[in-house]
Amino acid sequence: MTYDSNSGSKSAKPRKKRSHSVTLRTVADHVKLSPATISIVLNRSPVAKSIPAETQERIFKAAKELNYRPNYLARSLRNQRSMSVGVLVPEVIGGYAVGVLSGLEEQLQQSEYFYLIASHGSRPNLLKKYVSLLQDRLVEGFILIATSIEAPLDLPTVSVAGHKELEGVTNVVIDHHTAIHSAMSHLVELGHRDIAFFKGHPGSSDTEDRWQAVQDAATDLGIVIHPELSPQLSGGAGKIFTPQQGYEEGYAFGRQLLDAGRSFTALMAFNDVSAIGAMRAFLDAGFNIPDDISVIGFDDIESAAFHNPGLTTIRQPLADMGRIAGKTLLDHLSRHGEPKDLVPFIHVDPQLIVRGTTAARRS
Amino acid sequence: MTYDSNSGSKSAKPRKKRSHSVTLRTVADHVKLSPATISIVLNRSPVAKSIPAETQERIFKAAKELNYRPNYLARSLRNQRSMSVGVLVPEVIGGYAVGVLSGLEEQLQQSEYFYLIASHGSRPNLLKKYVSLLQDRLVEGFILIATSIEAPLDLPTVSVAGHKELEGVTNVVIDHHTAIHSAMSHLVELGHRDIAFFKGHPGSSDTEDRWQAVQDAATDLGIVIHPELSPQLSGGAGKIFTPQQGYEEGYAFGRQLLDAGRSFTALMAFNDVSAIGAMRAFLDAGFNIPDDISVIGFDDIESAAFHNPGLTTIRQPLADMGRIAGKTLLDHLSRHGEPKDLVPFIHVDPQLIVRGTTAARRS
DNA sequence: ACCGTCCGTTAAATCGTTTTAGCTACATCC
DNA sequence: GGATGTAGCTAAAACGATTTAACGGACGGT
Repeated sequence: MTYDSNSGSKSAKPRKKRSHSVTLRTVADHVKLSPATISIVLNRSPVAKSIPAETQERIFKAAKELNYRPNYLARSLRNQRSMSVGVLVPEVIGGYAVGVLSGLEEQLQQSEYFYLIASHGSRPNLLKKYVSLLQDRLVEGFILIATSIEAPLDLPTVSVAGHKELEGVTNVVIDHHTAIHSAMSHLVELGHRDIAFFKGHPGSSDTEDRWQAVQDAATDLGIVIHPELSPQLSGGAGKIFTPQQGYEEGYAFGRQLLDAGRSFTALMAFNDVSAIGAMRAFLDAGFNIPDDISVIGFDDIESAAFHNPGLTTIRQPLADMGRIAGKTLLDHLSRHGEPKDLVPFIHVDPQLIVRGTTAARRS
Repeated sequence: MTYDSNSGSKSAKPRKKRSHSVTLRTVADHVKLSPATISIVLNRSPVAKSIPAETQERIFKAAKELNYRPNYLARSLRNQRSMSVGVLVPEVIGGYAVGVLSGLEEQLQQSEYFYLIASHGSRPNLLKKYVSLLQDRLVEGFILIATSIEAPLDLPTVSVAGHKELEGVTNVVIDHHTAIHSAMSHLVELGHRDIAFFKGHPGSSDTEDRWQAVQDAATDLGIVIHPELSPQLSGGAGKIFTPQQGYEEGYAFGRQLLDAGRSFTALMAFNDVSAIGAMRAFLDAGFNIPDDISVIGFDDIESAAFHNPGLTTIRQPLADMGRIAGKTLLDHLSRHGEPKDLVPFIHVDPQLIVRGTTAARRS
């Protein structure tokens, strides 16, 4: 029995089902060249310029015919490039993170990169663990969504709605001042003077900036902020926090506002979810929205428009932010992860979406 | 214990920042053994039984001290195991897929596995491309979410809400008959006889089963289904379909029902999103919910409870389904991906959640 | 004294690429 | 004619782990 390599042997070959036993060597044998040459040609390495076009043709053809697909692991091992990025989110559930994810996803699809997600439930030790695990997987960079870290990771990092300015980390953030100012102007124009606020959770990356913006806008517009009308949401404080709980927290704090003993005609919530929860509390207490109380949310989550009445809110272009984050990271990686030349901030514009939950103050 | 081995050189070493230059060899040198031995011990290979406990101690200690972390790529290349699974979803956005994802995520966190997501926007060629790309990355199995394939992939596969029974694919599905029957009984008990339905999109994996269940329940309960009150949602037919569009489609079809010329007192929608859209249409047309028209959704998406009034719906335990899918796949993989001994179906129980959008038919 | 068996350990092959250094012919130049 | 160059290709060394076959020594049995 002769093994005349790739002879058109008559015997029915058992056509191996091995997903990918066709390696560089296979192709090499097929065209009677060495794996090195194949690799050089297929990768269009500069060295390939000294290889005649005709030979290159042969190689490309053979590769195609044999359906050669480079082994990802081998290649990555050799190149020390995993073609993956790590994404850290508080949780995969609902709202914010998912909006950003979808933009990110769209952006990465254009590239050769895949992403690995890990959700840390806002627990620092879990976060640390996942950073480490992802680094073990040799991710080339990180995208952080609503996740704050204390020290820069030693990989290129782009953070969406992260709150600290860290050496070598790009933050994609909305301009809270613009956002809040436009919303509060809207309320003031409608005649509201007694406005309640929900402050964000202590751990949330946007909380501080947003609250500062509220204070600035208030001074600017001549509005007085009453502490008893400005409760701070707890956000589960490091525990896993589902949107469901977010609604419920909004409800509880809405109820609390009614009991606060100081009247108000408008609420600016920290996010849509808490706004919707609070609205529910107001409705249950017999108030009419927007006639008795106007409500403004923040985020413009998918269902906001379909509430009854439609929620006036500040839209964060979440998907855009995801896209920008992805693009920024990929650009950086393709520029060969040069030093920490990442710009510290990228601002995106919020937009006030006026729907049915805001109306003129009743006399 | 002497430190002579790794040169107690006087010069201050520049302490390399190399993320992981500490390899098996490093550890081996440190304890003056060979990499082979280290590997055997660290992996608790059976061969290790002939290595004295004391030596093993030394090795473990050294590994810990040096903070040795096995190189994922090298290990995977050698073992031909990537410790990753591929997840295919129509899109990362909103509702269904994300609910399942969060359960899946939770399950995989327990394991050493990570997952790679690809969203195919219901386009068959994109789907094919991603299957192929993920296979190149040597994923060990697939999770499909609301994604139907024609032929079994040649990797263990668990499908959530996939519609076909395929050799070697486990389908995690809810029991549509139970679900629909309980919902329709609810309506019938409230006195409704003229019920409108939204049929799912042609491409959707649940559409057929669900519609069959509706027909069965109708016969069982003595209800007549009127074709003019049973439009089929389009679902974007292969284009990317956002929840936003889902609401709008619900609105349009709700409007259409009102114009159909046949009166009805209840609507059973295909999902919450279309239910909410339709409700909006009914409200806009001056109808009261639930007094004039009762509405039942399907899924129990996060915001369902917080609509006004709260949406009566059938809860799909999405997160559970994700968990189950993950567990099933991991179990299978750990059983060493034996032949196609995957069970074809796993049923999970739906639950009717009665809220404010259903009420007794008015006289 | 010889054979077989454990014990403790390791050399070396392997996984599939990429890359560097270099080899063979042949042409060119002084 | 010898030095130099170039075109076309390849051998071999990485990358870092796992695994198999085997080795030297001790020990027990006949």
